[in-house]
Amino acid sequence: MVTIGDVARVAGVSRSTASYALSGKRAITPAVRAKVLEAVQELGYTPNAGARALATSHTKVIGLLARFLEDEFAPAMLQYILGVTNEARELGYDTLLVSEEDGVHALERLASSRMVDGFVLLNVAENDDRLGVLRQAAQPGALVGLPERTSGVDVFDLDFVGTGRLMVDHMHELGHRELILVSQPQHVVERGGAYVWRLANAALERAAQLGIDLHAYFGSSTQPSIGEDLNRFLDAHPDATGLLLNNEAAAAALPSVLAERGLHVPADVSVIGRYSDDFARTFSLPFSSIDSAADELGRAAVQQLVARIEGRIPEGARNVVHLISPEILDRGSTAAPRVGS
Amino acid sequence: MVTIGDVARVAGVSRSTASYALSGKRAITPAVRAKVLEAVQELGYTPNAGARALATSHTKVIGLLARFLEDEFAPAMLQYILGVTNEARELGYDTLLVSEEDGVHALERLASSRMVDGFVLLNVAENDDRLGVLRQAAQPGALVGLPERTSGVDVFDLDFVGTGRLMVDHMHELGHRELILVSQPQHVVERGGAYVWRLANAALERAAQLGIDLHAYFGSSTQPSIGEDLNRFLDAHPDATGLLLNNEAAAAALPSVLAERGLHVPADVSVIGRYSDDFARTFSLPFSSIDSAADELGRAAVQQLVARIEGRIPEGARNVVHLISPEILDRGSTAAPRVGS
DNA sequence: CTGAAAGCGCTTACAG
DNA sequence: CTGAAAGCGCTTACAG
Repeated sequence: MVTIGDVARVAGVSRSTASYALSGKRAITPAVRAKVLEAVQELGYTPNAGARALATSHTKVIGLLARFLEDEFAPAMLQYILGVTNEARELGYDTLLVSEEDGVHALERLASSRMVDGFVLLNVAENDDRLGVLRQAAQPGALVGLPERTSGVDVFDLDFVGTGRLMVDHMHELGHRELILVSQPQHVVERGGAYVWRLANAALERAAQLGIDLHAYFGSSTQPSIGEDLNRFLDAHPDATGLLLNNEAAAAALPSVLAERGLHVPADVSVIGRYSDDFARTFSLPFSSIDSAADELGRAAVQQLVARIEGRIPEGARNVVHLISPEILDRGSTAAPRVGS
Repeated sequence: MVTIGDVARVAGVSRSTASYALSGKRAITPAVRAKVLEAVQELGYTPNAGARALATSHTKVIGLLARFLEDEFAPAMLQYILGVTNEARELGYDTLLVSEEDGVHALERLASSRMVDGFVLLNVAENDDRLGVLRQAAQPGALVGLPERTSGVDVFDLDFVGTGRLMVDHMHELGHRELILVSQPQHVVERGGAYVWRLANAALERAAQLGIDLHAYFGSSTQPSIGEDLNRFLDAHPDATGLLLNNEAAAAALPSVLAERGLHVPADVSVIGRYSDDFARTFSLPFSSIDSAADELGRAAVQQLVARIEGRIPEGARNVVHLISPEILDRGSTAAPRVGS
């Protein structure tokens, strides 16, 4: 392979001069710099990443730790991943993607071998066992997902409390007084999917304040069971006029379920969901919804992380907890409830 | 950070002895080896990845080059990605995920900086501009997706020709004589999605052999346009009794379209798709389908790549082109056409 | 079976 | 403004 020694020889300068000419870290005579650049062109020189990392203690690589919960909707993770990889690249970093089950072990491995300059953790749980290791690590970390304790890390998430409230407020303003909430499977919650109960609790609390009857359920994440779940919930609450969905599979199954029951949206029932706009368009999820903001969250986490890596954030500065405000994307699936229903 | 020098000092041996004790590349007295391992434990030593890469010319990292086409169904990519990252980890490798637009540039960057030991390319096009660079690179490469020229690379893909034939054969055996094929958007084909026309051409050819009337269309990849497309196709061919879908959005939109037209599956119309089983269950895609085999393909590509990286494949050995045979997963959406229809 | 030393390819104080 | 040299933390022939 071609090294900086080759470049130096061809350019007729020392290796240090070649290095400085390329990094611009000290003044170089224009003519000398031109010769160096010419040699680089001629030889097709690219610095060896391992050697540079060894010399500088910076790898220009970010470790991205994904986390997949059984029964959770995995494909949604891709949008966070792409937000991270694209933003990282724009800032000059590559991304090492780790998907292994044992995230703690992976984190230890990458941190102690100095393979990365920092970490982005996806799908962070309320009491995420990866956080202990992360706080001990020499590299900084940014989270997508809000844990119980946020000290020592920067946190980015959708405001799920605000999301639960917004869903209920929206239905309340239209005049609805009895609602059904379908969350992700209970199993997801048990494994640490805090956003599920955070949204549900906020919705229940707001409903209680407003005098709304809110029936909160967990639903399955796959067909045909989610279809059966939906029918069961609707049977149990024949007077409910609105549905809140925090479950992609429920949003996909609902149109058929409603059609079979002869119900129309929004004339007979109003629906509001929480899922990605991309999925809505690809998978015919025809309901007004609050977007997950996956790309935005992934990018924000990387920006903050890189700022820390590059020392652009003062040592003493407090850690960031940034929650994105929910916004309803109107697809016309909510209206005032039928009079007398 | 703790280095092998620290380990050597604590264990009371030389650095080379410490290194050999850990690598097992030469015989070490059991007692000495025990002292070294103890020191490693005590100090919490992990080799520095950059230093090791510099010394050995092996990074133990695989470069994964994703490729996203406009209008193509991006989330499906995650299943390939996870197949790759999981298999890689099981074989002792980490994965650098690159999603940038300019795949040629990314490939050049990773190859020339020696950041990775080999490459996996996803969604390879008929004449993929990344292949030229890959063939010049010092590192081996494995593809998911079949290009026109396969020399110098190992190739893994679903047999899309076989898939097109199988769809037609299956319908033919049931007695269908007029079919509609809905492919991904034309735009995907133009950007190099060869699998789309490969399946379509094979289906057309087989249909011609069997005397079947096959109407092949491109469909949009999002709602509401794909719903309009489907209605248009069905209007144009009122006597068609079977639908072949190579388009996820079409599979998601079809149930509503058929319901509105008062058509039942499979009594009035038979349907067979090509998409991932995971999506089928999450997104209520209720049709018999041929699975994409994403996980299997990603894993196979990594296995072959690692075998090459580690020199377990003889220099002169021919490159592999491995096509997975399509299999129909029966969801009961096909039957004999209604008599007299 | 073990140690001292060279070398991987960079960057960056240190001298001039 | 430039060069010679040290050092980053490993691995591995070379000697013994």
